[in-house]
Amino acid sequence: MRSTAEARRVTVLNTAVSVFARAGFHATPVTAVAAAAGISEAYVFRLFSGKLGLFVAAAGACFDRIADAIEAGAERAEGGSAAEILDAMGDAYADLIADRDLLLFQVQAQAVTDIPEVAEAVRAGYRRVATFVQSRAGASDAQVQQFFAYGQLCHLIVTAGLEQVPEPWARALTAGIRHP
Amino acid sequence: MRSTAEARRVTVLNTAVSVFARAGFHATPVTAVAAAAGISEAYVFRLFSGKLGLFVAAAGACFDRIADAIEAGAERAEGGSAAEILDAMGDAYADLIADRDLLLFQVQAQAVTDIPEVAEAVRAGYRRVATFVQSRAGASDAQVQQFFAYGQLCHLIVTAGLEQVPEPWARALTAGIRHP
DNA sequence: CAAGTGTGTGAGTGCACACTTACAAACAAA
DNA sequence: TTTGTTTGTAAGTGTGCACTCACACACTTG
Repeated sequence: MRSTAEARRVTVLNTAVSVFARAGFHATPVTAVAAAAGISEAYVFRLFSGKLGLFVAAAGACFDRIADAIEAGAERAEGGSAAEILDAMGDAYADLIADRDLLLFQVQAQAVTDIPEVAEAVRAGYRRVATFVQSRAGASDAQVQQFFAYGQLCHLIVTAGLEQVPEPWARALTAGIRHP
Repeated sequence: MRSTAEARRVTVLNTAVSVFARAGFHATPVTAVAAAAGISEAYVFRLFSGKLGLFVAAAGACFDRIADAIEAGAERAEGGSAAEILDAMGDAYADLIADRDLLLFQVQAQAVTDIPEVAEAVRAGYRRVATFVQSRAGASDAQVQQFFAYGQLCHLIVTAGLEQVPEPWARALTAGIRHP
C-alpha cells in the first residue's frame, strides 16, 4: 500500500487540470494525464468513473482553487470599499492564473459544455465564485458583471496570445490587464 | 458537373461553422459536416486540405460574417458619437449571434489555439474586427477594450446557459445583455 | 501462516475516425 | 465520337484511444 486512493485522487486531479488545459477534453488521452501523474492508465480508470468523470472532477478542483484564491485576496482588503475589495480579488486572480493552467482549463471546460455534466460543473464553479464576490465585496450587479467581463477578456488575451502582438488593436485590448 | 468546386466550398464552410460550433474541432468527425452539407466525406477532403484546413477556413468565414455585420451596424449609426456607434455595433453583433452558431464557433476556435494555424486565424479575425471598431467608431482604447470584454462575457453566458439560471448571481451577470 | 483487503499494472479488445485510392459520371472541346 | 477535365463517391486502411480484465504486490488481521 504505497498511498491511499484518496490522496492519489487529489494529485491526479491537479495534474489533470494542467494536462487538460493544454489540448482540451477530446484531444487529451487519459494516458497523458496518467503518465503526467506517474501512474498507469488503468488505475486512473479505477479512481474515476471514466474520462468524463475525471474531467468533471478536475473542473471542481480548478474552481476550488480559484475560489480559494479570491477569498484569500478579499481577506487582504478587509474593511475596504467594494471597489477596493474587487481590486484585491482581481489581483489575487491575476496572480493565480500567471501559470495559465487554471485559465486555459476554464476555456477548455466552456468549450465542452455541450456535455451536460460539464455545463453543470461550470455553472457550479461560477455560482460559487460569483456569489462570493457579490456578497463579500458588497458589490453592485454592474460591478460584478464588469469583474467577470474583464475576467473573460483575459481568456481571449491568453488564448490568442495578444500580449505578444505589438499592434495597436492588441495593445488596446490588453491595456491595464495584469500579468498576461 | 453539378456545381463548381468554389461554390461547394462556400456552402461547406457555412455548414462547417454550424457543425463545429456544437462539439468543437476534435469531437466532430468530418463525416458530420459532410453529411450536413449533403456531400461525401471524400469530397470534403478534396475541397480542403485535411480537417485542419477545413476548420481554419471555417474560422475565416465566421469572422467574415461577424465583421460584415458590425460594419453594417456602423452604417446605421453614421455620424453619431463614438458611444452611439459602439452601441449600434453591439446591437448588430447581438442580432447576428442570436442563432448561437457564430458565438459557439468562436469559443471552439479559442479552445484549440494550441494549434498554431488556428491561433493565427483567431488573431486575424479579431485584428480585423478590432481595428475596424477602433477606427470606424473613433473609440478610445478603453472603449474598445470594454466592447470586447462584454462580448467575451456573452460567451460565458451562452456556454454556461446562464440566461436559464434564475439565481441572483446569474441575473447580475446577464443584466442588460441583449438576446442571449 | 493463511486469508482478506486495498493498491497497482500489462496486455489486450473493439471501435471511431482521419485520410487514400480506385473508379464513375457529367460536361466540354476536337 | 474520342479525349480530357472536373465533380463526385464507395470502399477500404491504419491508427489512436476509451475502457476492461486477469493478475501481482503490499499490508493488515486472526
